[in-house]
Amino acid sequence: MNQPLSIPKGTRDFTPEQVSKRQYIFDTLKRIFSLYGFAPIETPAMEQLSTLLGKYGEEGDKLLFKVLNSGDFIKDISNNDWNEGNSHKLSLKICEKGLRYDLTVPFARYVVMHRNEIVFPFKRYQIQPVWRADRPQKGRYREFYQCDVDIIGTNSLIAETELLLIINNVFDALQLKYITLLNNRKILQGLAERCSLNEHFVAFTTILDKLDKIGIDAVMIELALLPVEQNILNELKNFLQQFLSLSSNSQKIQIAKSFINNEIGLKGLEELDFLVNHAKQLNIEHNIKFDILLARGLSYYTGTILEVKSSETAMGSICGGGRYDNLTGIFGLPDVSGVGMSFGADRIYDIMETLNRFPENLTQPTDVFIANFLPNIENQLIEITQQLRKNQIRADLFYDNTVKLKKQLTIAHQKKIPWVLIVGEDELQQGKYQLKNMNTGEQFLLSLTDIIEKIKKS
RNA sequence: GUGGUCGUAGCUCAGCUGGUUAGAGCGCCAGAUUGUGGCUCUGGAGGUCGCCGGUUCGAAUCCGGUCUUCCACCCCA
Repeated sequence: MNQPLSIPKGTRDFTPEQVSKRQYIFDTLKRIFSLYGFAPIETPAMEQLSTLLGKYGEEGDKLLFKVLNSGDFIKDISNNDWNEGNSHKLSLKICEKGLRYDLTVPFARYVVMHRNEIVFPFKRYQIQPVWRADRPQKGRYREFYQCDVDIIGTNSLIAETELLLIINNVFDALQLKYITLLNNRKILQGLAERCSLNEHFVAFTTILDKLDKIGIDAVMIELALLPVEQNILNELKNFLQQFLSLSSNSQKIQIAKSFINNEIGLKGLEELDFLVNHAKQLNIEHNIKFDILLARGLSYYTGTILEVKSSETAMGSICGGGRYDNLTGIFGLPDVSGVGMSFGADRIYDIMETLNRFPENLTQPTDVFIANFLPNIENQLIEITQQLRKNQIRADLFYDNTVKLKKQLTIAHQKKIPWVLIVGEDELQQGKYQLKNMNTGEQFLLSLTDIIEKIKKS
């Protein structure tokens, strides 16, 4: 009977208390998203595998959860396929669907499918779970929620600016300190071009991204393995050291301009300059840091990229995003530029939990507990309870009248319900009931109208 | 995906190099208090020592596998 039960690796159950805390985060995000003019959509948990494959780079493809075809999926497989022993290739023949890996690619698919009914620029938010077959760690789950905001159908950098404002609003509301790392894919491309490493863009940026972990010397050693001239590497090293010693965003942009000095790089730096200047005007620049090393793996980004980290804990990024000029192009709708970002609700939850930042009274869903310890008065108790509910008082009627009042009070206490209504024979005769305040222990004999008023006032 | 790590009561953990009936604190239940919770006191229940297998006269303890947790890579929210 006592079989060991379990849930899959990297997934979690949520208790009522956890759910109300998570809901608090979702509600905050929704409120702020709609404040900026975003409307919600939802998409299915599963997408066609063809929609998902190839959008997240080689690594991403490996992390997709595939959904086995229904019916007799074996009959279409040749002996060759079996004997080859290539499980990846085989999986593609028996799986047509996959669980979504993020919300951005499904959104691009949505935009293309609904292009005729969408009014551009289209601003949508979406809060739904995604699945990744990653190896779990703290703050890294196989099922987790993403909370996306995207603006599609505009090149305007005001869109990016508004994203920065949203970040500021959200983390202010949640009372978390944060830092937004800002970069631009064009700057990275310009940097690669400056080093004549256009051909090795991905490798180049991945190595750069490791700098704060392994140090500049180790980065130089790894870069030296690429086909690059040593004197260019030396120049790069000089530039990076100088860059890293600066703290002012404008100064960083200045020296980056003089070092990179090619068309694409300067374009990226101009875009970044625009954002930094606006941030300065909007008084949020102190939370923004130009980080020329920030790469972000997702291959669809083409312009601005950003990543938000908590400045109070060592959790990974809690929000990330950027501009993608041609994501819908893959699905047959070219020339639609979008920019968006994703908040990681689960990581935000973990941080708020360790820093104790949730408001106090989130987990108190019931206002009054109605004790029930006399025979044959349930009709009257149900009637009283309904009256309370009609007045928007959240009321919990106890069902089993054989349970001692003492025990019922313990239950109310454990459920953290602030009021208990005690209805005995004397009270019924008078038409007045005992209302007990569970925090102070005070007790009042009141009519139902007064009870309603008292609970509402508290 | 690679390399490590953890798993003992509802929770947090103890259990020395293998040796009788596996412990503590908190929580839970009952009573002291037959219509009054929290504090106190008294008593009580609760464990296939993650799971499967092996070594041994004997395994929570040693070994192998497996699942899970956490960590470092990788990548990311």
